[in-house]
Amino acid sequence: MRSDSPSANRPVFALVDVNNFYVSCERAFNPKLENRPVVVLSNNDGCAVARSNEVKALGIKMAAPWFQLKDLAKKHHIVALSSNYTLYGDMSDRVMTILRDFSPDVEIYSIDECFLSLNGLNILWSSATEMGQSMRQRVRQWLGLPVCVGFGASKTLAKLANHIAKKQPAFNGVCDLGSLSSEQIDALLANIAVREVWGVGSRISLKLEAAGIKTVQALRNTPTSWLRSKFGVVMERTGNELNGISCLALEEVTPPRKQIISSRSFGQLVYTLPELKESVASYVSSAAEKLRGQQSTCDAIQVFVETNPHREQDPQYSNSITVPLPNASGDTRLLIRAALFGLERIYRPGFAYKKTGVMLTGISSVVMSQGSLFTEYGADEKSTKLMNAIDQLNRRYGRNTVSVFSAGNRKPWTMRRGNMSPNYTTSWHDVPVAYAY
DNA sequence: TCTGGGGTCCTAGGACCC
DNA sequence: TCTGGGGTCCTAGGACCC
Repeated sequence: MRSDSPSANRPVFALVDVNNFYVSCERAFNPKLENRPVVVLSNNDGCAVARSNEVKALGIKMAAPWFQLKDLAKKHHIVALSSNYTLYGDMSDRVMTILRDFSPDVEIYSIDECFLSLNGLNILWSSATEMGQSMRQRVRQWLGLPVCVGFGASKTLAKLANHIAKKQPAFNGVCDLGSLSSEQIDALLANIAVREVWGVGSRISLKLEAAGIKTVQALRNTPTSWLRSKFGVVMERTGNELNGISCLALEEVTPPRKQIISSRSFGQLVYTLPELKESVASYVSSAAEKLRGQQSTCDAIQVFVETNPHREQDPQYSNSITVPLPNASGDTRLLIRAALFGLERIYRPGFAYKKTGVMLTGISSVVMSQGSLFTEYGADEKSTKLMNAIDQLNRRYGRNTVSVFSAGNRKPWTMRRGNMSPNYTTSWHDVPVAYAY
C-alpha cells in the first residue's frame, strides 16, 4: 500500500513540539531575551543544550562545549543561561494540559513534545491545519511559548510534518501532510535529508547514503524487505511508517522505567575515594526516590567511574560493577551500602575522575498478590527441582521474592544459581513456598 | 582550565536445560 | 552411555531518541 490511497493519507496523529524549549521557557519569563541569541547550558555550564534560532544560525551545534564558543559568544553577544529544570518541568505540564483540551488521547513523548491521536475528533475543525493553528495560538497566548504542529498518517510522518512546519516558513508552523497532493509530498520529501527521519541516526544515515539513499523520498521508495535485511526490524518499520502504514501506536500511559540512572560529571576533577563516595551516595538517593515513586523495587545496582576521555594526556580508567541485592528492594540505605561496596572495588587511586553514577536494574513492580506453593523433594533432587518450583511460582504470581524453609530447622535459607550470571540471584523472604528435606 | 544526562529497543552469542 | 536439537535466559554492544 502506498500513500496514494486516500485512507493512507488521512492524518491520524499530530505531533506538537515546543520550539527551542528551554530557551523559550526562559524567554517567557524574561522578554528581554526575545530576538537575542540565547543558549541554555547543561550542568556545570558545560555544553549548550538548547539554542535559540539566532544561535542555530551561527552554526552552533547541539551539545557544543561552551568553552569553545566563548569567542563567538562575545562577538555576537550571546546570552548564556544555566539550566533550570524545575521551571522547564512545570512549563511542560502546562503545555500538556492545554493540549489535552484538543484530544483526550495524548502521549507525552518527551519534556517538550507530545503525540495526539485525532481519532475523528478533527471533525470539530474544518481542517487539521485549522486545529493546529488553534493549538499554536492557545499555547502562545496562555504560556508565551511557540509550538509547531505536524499531522500525518503515522507517528513517523507526523514527526516529519512537524519538521517541515518548523523549517519552512510558508507553512506558518503547521503542516498537514494529508492536505497535500502526492506530487507536493514527493517534491517536499525529495528535498529533506534522510538523516531527518525519526529513527535514522548518524550511523544508519551514512550507510543509507553510501547505498545512494540520500533523501526521505528515496528512503520511502526503498523496498522494506531490503531495509529489514540490511538494518533489522526497526528500519523496516520506519519504511512502512513513511508510507503511511502506521506501526507505532499511541502510548498514553507511561510504563514504569526499566532502568533508572543517576549520574553527573564533576565540575572539577576528583581524586579520592571519599569524594566519589559522597557523590555516589547522593546519586543513589535520587535514583531510589524515583524507583519508589513508580512503586518499584530493583534487584541490583550498577556503579561506574570514568576519567576524562577528552584529556588524552592523562592516564585513562573506566570501570563498572553490578552489585546484586540479597532481596529486591527500594531502600535508600541498603542501596547506598551496595553501591559503596561496589565503588570500593572499582576505585583505583592515582586517576583523575570526571564522572560517576549509578544505575538501578532488575526493576519490577511491587506486586500485592500473595502466593505460596508447597513442594517436597529429596535432598539429592532439591537443587534443580526447587529452582523449577520457584521459577514456576515467580511466573504464576509475578513475585521476585519468595522464602524457602527447610523442614529440618525451619530456618529460611537462600540459594544462588551457581552458573547463572552473578546478577541473577534469587532470594527469599516473606512467603514460605517450598519444603526441602 | 572548561566537553550533558537521561532513556529505549534489538541482536548476537554463550550457557544452560530438557 | 552417547549425541544432539530446540528453547530460554542472560549479557554486552550497538543503534536510536530527546
